[in-house]
Amino acid sequence: MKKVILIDGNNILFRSYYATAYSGSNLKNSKGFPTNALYGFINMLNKILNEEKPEYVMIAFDKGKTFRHEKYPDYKGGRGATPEELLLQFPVAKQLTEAMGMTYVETDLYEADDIIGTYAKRIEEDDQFIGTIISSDKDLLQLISDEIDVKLLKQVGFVRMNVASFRETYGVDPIRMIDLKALMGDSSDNIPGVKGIGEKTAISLLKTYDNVDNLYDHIDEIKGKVQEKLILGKDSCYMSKDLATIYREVPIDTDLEKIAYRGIDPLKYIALLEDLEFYSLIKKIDIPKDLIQEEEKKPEEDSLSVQMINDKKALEALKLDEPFAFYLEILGNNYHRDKKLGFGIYNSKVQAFIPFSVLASCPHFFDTAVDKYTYDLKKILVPFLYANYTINGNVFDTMIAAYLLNKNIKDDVSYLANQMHYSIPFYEEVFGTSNVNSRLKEPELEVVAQLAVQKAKFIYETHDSFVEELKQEEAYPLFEKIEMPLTYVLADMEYTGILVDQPYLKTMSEELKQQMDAIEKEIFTLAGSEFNLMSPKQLGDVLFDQLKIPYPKKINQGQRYLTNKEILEKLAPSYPIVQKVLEYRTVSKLYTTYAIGLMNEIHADGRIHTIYTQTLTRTGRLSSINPNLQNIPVRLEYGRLIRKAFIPSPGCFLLSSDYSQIELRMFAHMAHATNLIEAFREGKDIHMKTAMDIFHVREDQVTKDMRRSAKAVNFGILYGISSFGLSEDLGIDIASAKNFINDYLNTYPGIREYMNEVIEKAHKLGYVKTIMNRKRTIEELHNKNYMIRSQGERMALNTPVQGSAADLLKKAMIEIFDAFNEKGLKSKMLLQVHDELVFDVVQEEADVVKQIVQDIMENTYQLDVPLKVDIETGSNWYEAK
DNA sequence: AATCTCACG
DNA sequence: ACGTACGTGAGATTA
Repeated sequence: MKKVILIDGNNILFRSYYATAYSGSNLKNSKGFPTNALYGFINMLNKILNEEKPEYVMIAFDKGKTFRHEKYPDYKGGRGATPEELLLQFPVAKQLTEAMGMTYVETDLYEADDIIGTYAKRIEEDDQFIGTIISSDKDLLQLISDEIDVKLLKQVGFVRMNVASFRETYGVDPIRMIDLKALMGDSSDNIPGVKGIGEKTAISLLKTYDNVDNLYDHIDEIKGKVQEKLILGKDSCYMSKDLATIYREVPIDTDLEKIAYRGIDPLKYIALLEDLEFYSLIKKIDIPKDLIQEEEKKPEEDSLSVQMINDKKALEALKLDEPFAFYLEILGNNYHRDKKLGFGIYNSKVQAFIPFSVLASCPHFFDTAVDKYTYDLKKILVPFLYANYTINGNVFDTMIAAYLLNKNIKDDVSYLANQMHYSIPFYEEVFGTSNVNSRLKEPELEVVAQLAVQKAKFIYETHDSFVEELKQEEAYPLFEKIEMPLTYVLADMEYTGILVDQPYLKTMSEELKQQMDAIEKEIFTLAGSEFNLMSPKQLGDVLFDQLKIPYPKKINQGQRYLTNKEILEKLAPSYPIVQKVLEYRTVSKLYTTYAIGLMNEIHADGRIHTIYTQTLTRTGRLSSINPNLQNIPVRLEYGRLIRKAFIPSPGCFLLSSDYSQIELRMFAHMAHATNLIEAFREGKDIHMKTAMDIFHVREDQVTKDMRRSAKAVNFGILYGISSFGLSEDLGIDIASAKNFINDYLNTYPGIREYMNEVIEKAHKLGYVKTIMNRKRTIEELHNKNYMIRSQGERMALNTPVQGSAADLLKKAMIEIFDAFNEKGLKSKMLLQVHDELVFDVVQEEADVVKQIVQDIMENTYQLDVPLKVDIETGSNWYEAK
């Protein structure tokens, strides 16, 4: 039997378009041609080829108007016009299918569905073939037969439907899909069906009468309202049936040999991918050996003549007396420990490479007043602190500029450069990837030099345009006064690191391990079998299949059981084993991620040196990696004990200062919410005050529950509240949640108007801004999918709040850093956790540090509400919190 | 490499 | 009728 794959090309392309529109990435190539749908389209086709290994493939496309439109002008009127950006991608998609060795079919007057139906019929008539249809459109399920199955694409994965599984799901034969639609309609295709008949009724009717004709023949057997509706909707029913029926006699040549899969045409395929700038996909192609030579001569950047600086003499002879770009190449992504290779230097006069170690002979080489440009300055500053090299003059960081301009950036400069007409090899191409099996490879120094200088050249040549764009966007002050100075602060914090009590972590990890073993044993006894507790799949099987614990949520078709906290907590009171699983999860999280995880990150100096990512979040917050020190447990006492491992340097104590309710204060300020501002000015417990206001009670009448609800609403406001979200959070029904929100908005006038304004403006402009003019573009706002658009609106509401708070904290950090330096203090800022700063404070400096920190944090930026900072101290982070 | 789960603000 | 809170990172399993 030969296998034929029939693909709904329109469907795949549509899905890909909306899938990437969701991620907010507005993929275009450097010429501005949209490519987002094509990226997903290619991946999907490759996946299909891999999974199905077909001998024959046909991809069907729609072509303009169809006979259905002529017969029923309203058909598919429910769908909006296809976006221009997607339309443009169709012709390329067709070229791609050919280049990939597949055949596409389209014809006037008929839809992709009909073409597929016609081919399916052809396959059924010939017992040498079997077929699989691929689409996410359930309409096609009517084509299922003994010879044809359907791979129904889902948001995640797929479900394969054949005659048996269709019957199991719907209780009727696949061909009855048509009758089903005739009765229940399909809003997405504008098929009316019979008014008042839904899925349930339709299925039960068909179970008795099999099809619509037979149903109307026995119409007098049916009782009551349903009969009435059926009689009234008879015409609509038959029209719907007509609309829902896929036409299987399309006049096209269905010779299957003509759709034989031919394998890719590498040259054509690569040419198309290069045009689209899908370089990552090019790398994945298995190219026959004899073609590799051809492929190698892709347009690389001309090789530069690089001067190699090998010793002190050569370095001293190198004159950098006008602005230059420099880029430090490191073997790995952790500049604390990985090998620093050297600097590529570029300006109109110099193209040179300085090995990092050569700089030791002249540690102040960069200590000049000349302007310097680089990409990822912090990656230079931190190694300089370790090596005692110095640097001076204005430094421009292209990575930060690109970040503020909402460019698509990565660690690797090449990623940005290749989007801007440059062609510089990706980091991976030169150094490989590091994982458990393989380490990075260190190429010849000449290769590194060539690469680093090319990067420097890119940085040099694009500097002016980045400056100009920053100014145009009015983001230059944010760049110059906040982000660039902050880089130096962060570098210092990372270099300083925080001291960790390793023996404490060791003891803790041993205790945790013992507990894990004990709990695991108990669980195995309760379960009556042994399995991998960390596998959600196996756990789900054991709990819900073997032990037959009723699954508390409806299970998504084709998906497996979720075993997350929310679900397990529902079951824990009734099932001791579930309780134990939850305990195991808690303990093992502490063990692996924190106790063991943190121990592995302790450097030779006994300290942990995290890396703050300054250019990652969409809101302007920092993030922390290797390890993440912004998610150390605190909410539960048990996990909080981890914080005892973070200790001060000798002669010091830890000081933690955190803002109280900074985001809510920021919101009150931005929304000009007078009552809320007043509440903050009174300085009371804000959630308590909110509870008093929305429930109209005195302070002594506020119950725990009332305060909890008020707190949830306050948080909800920050996230772009929805009644559903609030109801989930509070465990109440949506109607009550809606009431809460209404009461809240009535209590604090101005907020409703503010939120509407923000959303309206965001829609108009496509972006939102923070108090310091940080801009976030939100593609989702223009999405026609309600869910995605709403998500965009919530981002639009949340980002100014979260982002402005982040701006403010950054400003405070810079001022504190400067104040410490100015006063010559030895105390150090160590950590930033979004609204909290942690310091290593020298005993003698206790008072002055406390005062500086509090004063700066509370006054760095004037809001209409006071800012409040809580300061605590201790001999570890547990105590200082 | 993607998914699930869970830690934080 | 949709199927949702905003922003992160890490570890283990699965594929």
